[in-house]
Parts: sequence; C-alpha cells; structure tokens
Amino acid sequence: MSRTDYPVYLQLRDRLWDWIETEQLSSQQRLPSERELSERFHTTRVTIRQALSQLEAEGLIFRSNRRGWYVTPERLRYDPSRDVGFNRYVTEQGFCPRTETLFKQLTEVPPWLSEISGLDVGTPIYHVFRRRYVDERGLLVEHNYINPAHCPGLLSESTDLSIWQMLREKYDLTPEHRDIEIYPLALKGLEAEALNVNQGAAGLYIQRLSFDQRGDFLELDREYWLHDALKISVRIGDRH
Amino acid sequence: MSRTDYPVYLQLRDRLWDWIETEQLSSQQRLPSERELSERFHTTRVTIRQALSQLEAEGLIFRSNRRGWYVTPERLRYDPSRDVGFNRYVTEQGFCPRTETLFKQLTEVPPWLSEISGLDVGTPIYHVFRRRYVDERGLLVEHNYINPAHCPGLLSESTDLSIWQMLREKYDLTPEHRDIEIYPLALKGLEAEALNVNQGAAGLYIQRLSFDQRGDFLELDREYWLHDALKISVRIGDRH
DNA sequence: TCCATAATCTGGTCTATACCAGATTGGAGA
DNA sequence: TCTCCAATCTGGTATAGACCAGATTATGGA
Repeated sequence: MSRTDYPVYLQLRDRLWDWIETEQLSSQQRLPSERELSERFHTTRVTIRQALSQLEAEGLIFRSNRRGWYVTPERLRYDPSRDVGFNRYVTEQGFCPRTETLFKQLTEVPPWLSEISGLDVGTPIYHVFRRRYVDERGLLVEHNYINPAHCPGLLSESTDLSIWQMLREKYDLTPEHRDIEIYPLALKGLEAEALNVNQGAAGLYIQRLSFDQRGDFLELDREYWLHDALKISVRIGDRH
Repeated sequence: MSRTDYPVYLQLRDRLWDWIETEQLSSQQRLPSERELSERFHTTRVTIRQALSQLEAEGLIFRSNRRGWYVTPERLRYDPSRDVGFNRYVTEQGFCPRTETLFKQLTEVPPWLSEISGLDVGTPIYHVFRRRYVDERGLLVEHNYINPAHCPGLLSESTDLSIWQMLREKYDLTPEHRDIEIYPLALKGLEAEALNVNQGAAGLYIQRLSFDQRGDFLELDREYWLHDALKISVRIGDRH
C-alpha cells in the first residue's frame, strides 16, 4: 500500500506486528475480526488472511476455530532429556498446567512399535492418550506406550499427573538410556481434532523411547505440540 | 468432490498423497504445474494450492520459487549435542554436503549477544554466515559468532568446512558446556532470501551457545533450517 | 431466574479471474 | 556453435464475491 516492490500482505504483516507490539496486546487477547481488519487496511479478507498466516507462522498469533485470532502466550521452555514432570516444569515457569486423559487401554503391540521397541507383535502394552493444557490452552497431545511387564496395574492409577514420577516412585523404574527424535510436522487427523486446530496446522513432534539398564523396553512417548507452544532448551555437560 | 462433509482441499491432499506414493515419485522429482493439477482434479488453482500447502506442511513436497513443486528428499538426521561436522554426518548418511560462506567479518559484540555470552558490548567478535546444501538443495543458513580471544586468525582460514573441527585441531578448543535451544519459527528476511524460500516459510531454529571449562564464551551458533529438512535424533545415557 | 432458541458473528471453504515477476526454453542471428 | 533475447511457463499476489458451519450472543418465554 505504501512501500514499493513489497507485497501488500507482507506490509500488512509488519503493520499488524507493530500494532500488536505498540498496543501491547496481552497474551490470549483477541484481534479484530478478519472482516474488520480488511476494511481498516483497505484490502480483502484473502489478503488479510495471508498476513495473519504469516504472523501465525511466526508464532505471534494463533487462531481459535471460528472464534478469532489471539495473541500467542510466551513459549513454554521444555527439556525432553529430563524426567521432570509436565506439571512441575509448567508450574516452575509460572503457568498453570492441566492434563486430561482422553483414553487409556490395554492393547497389543502393533508392528511399527515392535520394530522400535524390540517387543514381539501382539504382546500386551498399555496405551494412554492425554491432552495437556497450559493456562487453559491445549498445547499438546501425547501417546504413551508403556511396557506392562515392568509396571502391572498402572492403568488403574490416575494418569492425570506424571507417568514417570509414578514409574519411579511406585515401580522403581528409571530409564538407562533413551532415544529422542524431534521434527516439525503437520497436525492432522486425531491429533488436530484433539487440539482443536485446523487440519495441517504446524506442529512439532517429539518422540522419546526409553529402555532400562538391561536394554528392556520401558516406554514410548509420542508428543504432538503446537508449533508456537514451546522452546526446547537443553543444557549439556554442566553440573548446575 | 466425492466424500461428503470433507473439504475438497483435504480430499485433494489425500489423493495427491496417494498419487505420489503409488507413482513412487522419486526425491526431487517435479509435480505437474498447479494449472494442470487444477484441471485434472476439476477445481481451481486456489484450492489446489491449499492442498499443496497441506502436503508442504507435512514435509512431503516443497516448492522451488516460480519453478514448481518437488518431492521432498528424506530428512537428514542431526544430533545438535555432538560436535561432528556437517560434512561428516551428511556423508555418513549417504548424501552429498556442500557449504558456501556468504560472508565472514570481524565485528563488535551487539547488546543481544552480550547478554547471552557475557562479553562486553563492543568487544571484537568473528561473525561467519554460511549456507549449507545437501544434494544441492540449500537446507539451512547458519550464523557463527566466535570469540577471537581464543582463536586469533580464524577468519583467514577456510570456513567451508567444519568450524568446530578447526577449533579443536588448530586451537585445541573444546566446549565444556553448552546451551541448546530449538523451536519452530517462520523464515523471513535475510534467511528466507538466502534459502530461496518465500517469506514466512516454516523453519526450525537451532541455537547452540558454547563455553569452555572456565566459563568463557567460545561460540554462538544460530541455525535456520527448512522445516522439512531434518529430524533431530539424540541418544542419551548410552555408551553405544 | 433460567433455559431453549433464534439471530448474529466468526473463521473456513470455494469459485473465477487477473496480472506480475522470476525461471526456463526455444529460436534467430552472429 | 554460441549467445542473446523473446516467448512461454511457473508460481506469487490480489480482487470480489459467495456460502457454510461452528461459536457466541441476544431474546423471549416458562
């Protein structure tokens, strides 16, 4: 609209950015509607949506399905190499955690899990599916696959708190080594629905595969995070 | 178009996915143009682009600016906690690495770097900006900020290979501890241009801050990766 | 006061079209 | 054969609408 040779939607992105910064819109605050913004900036809804998508990709704003656009809260710091429970590190950072168990069941090891765990296909396995909130925003869903050989009766416990804490305190289980994988992906299907985001929304996948000192499979953890929800932060080689 | 209650662009996403899988389109192979696809699937370019964006978010395809859509190569496995050079682990995985030094200069510590490094503002600092390729696709750009107090004359060396290897072998420097940060972001400005992607393209940011045993700042590494280019893979607590 | 319902507001999806700018290609001329 | 330039192809940007479905709000009756 003003600068030359610079697409309108990028100009809008920058103007909206400035506006959010200077107006000091606070976390979780709602933006004006797309129609209102397109009038205010003399453009169409399509173009406004392009600009908003840019800010969404930056992690500055997020959308709540058919409710509007909101300012993204600060990222949660997270160290996947540690066994500190979700509730604890969320609280430590001054946020309010909540966990919902969407389902938990005893099932059988599928082929893909057999391949990475070393368990035989068809062996019993616990499967817990949970959704985690920070300040009432659902940030991730998590599948836990736990070896019942090491922790019989786990499913009758509450799974709304730290599973690892329970494994440690009740069953005296500690992982000897683990493989961690992290990569960006698109949230879709079950995960997108559970997080109430659009199909294909940007996410971050974190997988943790844990074994005990004998090399026995303990647990597989597959986490699907909103892309703007966390900042992985690891300190290496220090006894702080 | 066929199933009910399921948006066209998601149907197209699935059909294109199947098509790519069954046709076994190989890595880096070009898809038909958007216009051709929109005719073939009896829809408009806008809707086809929505479907393509979904596959892009999945990491299945990527776009080359105004050239077309291509099938994404396999993700590179990467362990940011190790000091193995880029060239080495790319080669180990059967790919072909290449590094371009876009610029290198002696400059002064800016405030933001002072804050995290402990160096005073205005202190001399080396700044190297490089672009890294795998099989001739530019996957990341990287800023290195290196403390010249520990490695005088570094800039006169070639920086097209591993900086860490050079620090280790020539200057006998090894990091005693380091802070690593990882989070998804949007590639923009200089980084987007250098990687030849659109403004706001999805990326993954990896930062490594290294100190020696006395707690002196050694180096800061800020990497901007394409979101579909890598899979972070870390093994913890094992002497494999 | 409470609850069911209707009106309204929101983003989500989709069509049809236009023009732009960079990348590629093909052909004419040296 | 080589080089340069024009034509063409590509995705990128933008307009102007339309309708849908879920979420919210207002309303009116019990």
